[in-house]
Amino acid sequence: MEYNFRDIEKKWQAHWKESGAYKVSNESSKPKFYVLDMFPYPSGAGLHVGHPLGYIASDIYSRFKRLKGFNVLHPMGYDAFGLPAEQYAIEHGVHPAKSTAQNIDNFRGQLDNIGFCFDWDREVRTCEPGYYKWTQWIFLQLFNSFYNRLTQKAESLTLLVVEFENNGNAKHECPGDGSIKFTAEKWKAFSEKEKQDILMNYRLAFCGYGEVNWCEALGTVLANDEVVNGVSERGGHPVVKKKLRQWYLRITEYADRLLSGLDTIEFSEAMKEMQTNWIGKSYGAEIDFVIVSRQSLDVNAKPSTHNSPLTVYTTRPDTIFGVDFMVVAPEHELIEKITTPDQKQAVEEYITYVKSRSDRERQAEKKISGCFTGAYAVNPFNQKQIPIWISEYVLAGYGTGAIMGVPCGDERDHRFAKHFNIPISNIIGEHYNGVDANPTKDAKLENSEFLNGVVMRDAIAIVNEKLEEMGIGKKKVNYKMRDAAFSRQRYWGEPFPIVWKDGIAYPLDEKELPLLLPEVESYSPGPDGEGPLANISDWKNQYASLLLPGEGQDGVTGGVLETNTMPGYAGSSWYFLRYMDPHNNETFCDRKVSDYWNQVDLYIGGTEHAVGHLLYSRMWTKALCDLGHISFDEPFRKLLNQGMIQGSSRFVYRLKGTNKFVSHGLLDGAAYKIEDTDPIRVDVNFVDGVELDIETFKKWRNGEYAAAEFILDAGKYICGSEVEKMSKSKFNTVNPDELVNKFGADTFRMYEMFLGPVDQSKPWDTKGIEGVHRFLKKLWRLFFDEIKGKVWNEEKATPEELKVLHRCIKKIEDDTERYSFNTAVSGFMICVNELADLKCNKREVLESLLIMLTPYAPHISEELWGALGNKGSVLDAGYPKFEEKYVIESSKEYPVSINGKVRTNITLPLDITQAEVDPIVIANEVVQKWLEGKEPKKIIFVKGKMINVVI
RNA sequence: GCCCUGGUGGUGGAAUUGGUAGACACGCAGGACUUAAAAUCCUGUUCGCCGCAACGCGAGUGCGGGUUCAAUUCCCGCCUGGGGCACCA
Repeated sequence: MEYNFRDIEKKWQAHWKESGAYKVSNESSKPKFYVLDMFPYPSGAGLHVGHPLGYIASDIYSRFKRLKGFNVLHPMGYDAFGLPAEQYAIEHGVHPAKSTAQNIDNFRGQLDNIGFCFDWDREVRTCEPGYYKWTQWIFLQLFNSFYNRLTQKAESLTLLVVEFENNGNAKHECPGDGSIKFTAEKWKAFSEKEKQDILMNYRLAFCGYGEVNWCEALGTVLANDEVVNGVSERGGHPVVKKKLRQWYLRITEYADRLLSGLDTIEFSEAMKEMQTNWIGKSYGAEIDFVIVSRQSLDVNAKPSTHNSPLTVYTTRPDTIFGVDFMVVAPEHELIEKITTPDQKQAVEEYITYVKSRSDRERQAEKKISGCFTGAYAVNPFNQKQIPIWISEYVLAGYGTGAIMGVPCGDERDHRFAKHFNIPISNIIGEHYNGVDANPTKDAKLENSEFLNGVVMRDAIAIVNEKLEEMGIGKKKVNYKMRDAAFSRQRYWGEPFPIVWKDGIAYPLDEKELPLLLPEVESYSPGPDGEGPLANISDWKNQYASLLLPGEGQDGVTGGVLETNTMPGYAGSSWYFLRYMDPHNNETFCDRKVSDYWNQVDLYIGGTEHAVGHLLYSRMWTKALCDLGHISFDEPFRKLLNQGMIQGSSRFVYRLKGTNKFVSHGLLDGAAYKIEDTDPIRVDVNFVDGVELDIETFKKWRNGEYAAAEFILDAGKYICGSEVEKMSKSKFNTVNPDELVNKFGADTFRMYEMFLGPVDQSKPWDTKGIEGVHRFLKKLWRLFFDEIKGKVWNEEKATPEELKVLHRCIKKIEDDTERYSFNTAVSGFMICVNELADLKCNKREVLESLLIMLTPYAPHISEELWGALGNKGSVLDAGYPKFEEKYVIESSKEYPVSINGKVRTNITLPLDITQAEVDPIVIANEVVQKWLEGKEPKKIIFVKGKMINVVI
């Protein structure tokens, strides 16, 4: 009887499906445990071997917890709205709903092959009306709420309106525009439109204006991904930034709670650091500078003083006397007013240049660029005139969009000053060497008038106080994080349940949800940068006769639907809640059910979501909690980041202008140079290691290379290789289906784990999979012999065998618990190797081994479990209990080092003391040899570890 | 540019992070079984030196310094691969 994995896996997968083995109930006497994967976007390319890495890890952990007696929720679904499906539709005319459904079917088939224990009855798809109804509903909750800074939580907007009617907004500073101030009387006097405009500045989901990548030729807004080197990926048309009306989520109001919440959850320190840096809380000051500039071409004309000051944000007000220039963002609204006539043209040209550049390009640019406006800011303390420049490295979205340049203390400012020959003032004496800026806070200030001699750190408060006295500055907490853009001018996303009438956004009534996405004829954009929905007048006017709520009126009609759609992260911000109660039509998730399942106990996914999805879903959870819909305000108790499986691409090298391919090893410059060749990627699936299968290559791509000639190295063609992202276009993807078919799901699962630590990125290499497959065959032979058949027996286990078993129990349990799945697989191998060496085929030992193996290789475990005569499923067999008594040793072989280098070993009893050790060590022959008759300076004895003799 | 992260034999990795560097696999080499192959089993395998071998010696965890009885692990400075940077998901 041999290990026939194909039949075994098919049989048990069908059986588990039929018996509902993975169905999870919302009611159980067992403790709950919620294991979640980041759900996939169902792309047309299907799964490659990188996708299942996290799913296998979570599957193992779920099964492990189940064996340990938990009621485990382990669901799966699809993040199904998004740009790629829409692009596919534009190119092929296939409706996104259709291509998405096909892709999902394909994914599902691939996932099923691997034998996951998902409860598929709970599947969610974010693009289905039954799901996005509740995405829209949650949007309305955010729309109808504001963040009460006094109570530090989201509250209903109706409470705010009552407050305005009684007290105006004195207690509630307007987060959208701090300059909005009004009394109760004024509030009551406002028109409906004025009131609504003010309320929009408070809403957690609000409408405003923001910059997008605008492609005039395509008449559409482009995602960053669709812009390559400043032009559109499709067609290569120019792309500029343009302001459009956009929806936003006021995530900045949650900045502090998103920071403090990190203390309550188990994310890696790196992840917490990334989120902290993204939020970017800083303490500084805003300082107003008077601006003077000459508004005439006549060089002798008197400069005029401007009404509006230049407001800069700085974290270092202490360096105020070191300011040698100001830099404002090219988008800054003052530029137009302050630029002098002689600088006008240069400034305009520079702004045009910047318009074509993305924020990223602007920050990454090594070349320093900028333009002088001709205007000056006046230092309030010594009246020094400071030139005002514009430069792309200052972004409009952060702080006030203007900074003060202190070259001696800031590296970027320093480079800027050097580049434009701006004289550098030194305010830190010997701490500045004239070559590099020094960002210290510990130097004593010089050339700083009333601050001379004061340590910079202490000067900050002094300057702030003075500025406040003078009424030209105030302390300010700033965040790098901006409010989250929440609308897309696209088709394939959730429609907003919002009706516009006379510039007022009216929310649809809940009973109108879901607001269905209509069928469209074409996916091309609507007019003026609107999305495709703007072209469907029937759809957008469907509520034209609906009575909209109007203050003190009978209501208004004639509203037009919002034609933007929501972004991809809308549906993924709350999906973990829907899994709990996926079929509920009354609410997004029954409160009793969410109280039971509560937080996700283990969330597994890649770091690429560090600052997107993981911040948004944290915010949504906090808002839902504040509004009383759920009882917890952090969604994920523990996050495990899986590493990325990279592709290892293979290259062949064709001599330029020929059809000759040179083996990689020969490109050392002796006969051939790599520069004389065109490197061409070849499909990794016909390269064995680095050796090319020439015959297959010749047949590849319909015989494109059929006539190729090869210059071989020792009879072989050796390919070059490079590690990069796994992608179809790079011919480096490996499909799990083929591996599962060849080796079985159990082998595949264990091999993915064996590859290395789950949280580490690594290139895929199929080569080692044989070793894991051999291991499973070896395990099988502990039960069945090809010739003899059954070999397992009922004999009693020896102490030695029990030692092997219990060492394994401890190892597997510890390793699984700490997500060290690769070492656990090695632990299984060691155990099976040892049992084989001991010729142990005893049921008593093997049975426990099978239970431990179940999370990793469920099919073979279930099969052998049955073969041992067990009635029930191994899925619910109790986890074996580790017993210390079987593994206790009485002595240990200590390594003995001389000056830190191991020279010999001595076996000593475990309970020995240092005093007893010393003479034994000194008496040792090898130690004697190294001592050469001298006394050791010191003998270090670390109990249970090692001995070191210092000579 | 900014933020995060990794670098250990021919290869993936181990050492649960101050305490025997290279577990477990892959690959490779040699051998057993076989008419043969597959499968399986056994032996060896960090590098260098001496040697028939055992033993022994030296070097060694990206590079250069440092702390320590002891450093893959801690500190400082470099080099380099990967991920993210706000409309891919």
